[in-house]
Amino acid sequence: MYKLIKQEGRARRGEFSTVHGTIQTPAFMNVATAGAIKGAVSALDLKEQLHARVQLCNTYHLHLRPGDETVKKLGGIHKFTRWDGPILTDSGGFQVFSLAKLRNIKEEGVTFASHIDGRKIFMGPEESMRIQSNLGSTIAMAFDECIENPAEYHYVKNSIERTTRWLMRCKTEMQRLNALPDTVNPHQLLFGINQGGTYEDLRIEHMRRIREMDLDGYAIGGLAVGESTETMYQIIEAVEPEMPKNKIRYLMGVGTPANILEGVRRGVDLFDCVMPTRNARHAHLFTMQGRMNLMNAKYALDENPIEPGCQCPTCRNFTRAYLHHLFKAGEMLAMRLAVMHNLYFYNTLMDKICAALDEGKFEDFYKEHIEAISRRI
RNA sequence: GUGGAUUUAGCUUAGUCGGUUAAAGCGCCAGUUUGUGGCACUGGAGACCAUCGGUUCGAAUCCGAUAUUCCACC
Repeated sequence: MYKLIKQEGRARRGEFSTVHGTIQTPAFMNVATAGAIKGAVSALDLKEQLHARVQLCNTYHLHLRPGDETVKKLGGIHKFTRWDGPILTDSGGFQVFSLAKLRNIKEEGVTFASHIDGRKIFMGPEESMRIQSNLGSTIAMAFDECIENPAEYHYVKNSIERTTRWLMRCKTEMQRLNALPDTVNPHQLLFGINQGGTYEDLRIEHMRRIREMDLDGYAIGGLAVGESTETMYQIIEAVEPEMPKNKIRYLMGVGTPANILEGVRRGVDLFDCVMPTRNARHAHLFTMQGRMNLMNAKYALDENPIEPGCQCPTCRNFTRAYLHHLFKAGEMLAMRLAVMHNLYFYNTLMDKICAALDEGKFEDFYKEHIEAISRRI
């Protein structure tokens, strides 16, 4: 249940309460696709050191390995990964998009080839809900089609109509599953996903359709898939007024620190992105002063921490020079230390945004940091 | 000492019958990464082709000498 605490312009400070705890929003969700943060970071690191509020796992990946039935037998995704806070599971809809070459979309669902062994997988709204129910996540995402960009108008129109029908099936199936006696999490929540490509009228039309279904939250999907950031911001601005004020809003897969500031400013409450983890694995670090590539030769003798003043476990203990060396040498520790810094950075960025909203100074915070935060240093 | 082989980018190598600006991997220097198909992708710099001489319109390529490293034999 979402509670709006304070508003500044369109930016919202809120609380989202779940059976696994209350999420202070705006919040960033830490991506643990297969039940683990890539880069050798555990749920305990997330909880004890990285200021994480929410973990995100993926339905498709966990369905293939170890299997959602297995996770259920082991007591659900919370017990399995040892993360006791809120967990959102992505529906597998995005994999339809990212595995586009191998897919076959029909009204019932999608057939596509496993990325592990190539075997044919079928997933539709009911399958996705059953898997997510077996995982026992806090929040399940609706099974949608993430449309490619660019896409023809008539294709997008047909697709969002199908996504709407799929959403109704998701809701029906989730209600049935939550009522079963052996359900892992009988209070599992369901978020709907807005689609419509880059067509504002289709975005608005679709949002109006799905808000009628009275879901637990609403996501904007299908953005940051190749369109310009300006286009992305325009779509958010067009859709946001159509989103219920008393429900949490989630911008899927976004984004850079600047994208997050811009998103909050446009009324978004929840974000997730692989960028802090993926970029960290390639020595790309984020700071309030800008982003840096630790592989660059200029850091070889630099005894500063990644970000002076940063209280993350990496910055409190190690120098840029040491991390530079670890990356050059291909040491696993380089990834772990870099991922920890980037996640700490993203999570504490959200802490700072929440604090600024609490004080009614978000706009000042935005103006102070929006330029520097995306600069290349 | 004799015979054979070797020498091309920092490293390991490719280079056809002599024919445009000598190619690749690694390394180096940068850039990219947005609901993750985990060590990725893109670009850049870098070579007097061991040296000297010869043949030829033209030589990394053919010939000679010298040097180099390795192998075998005495």
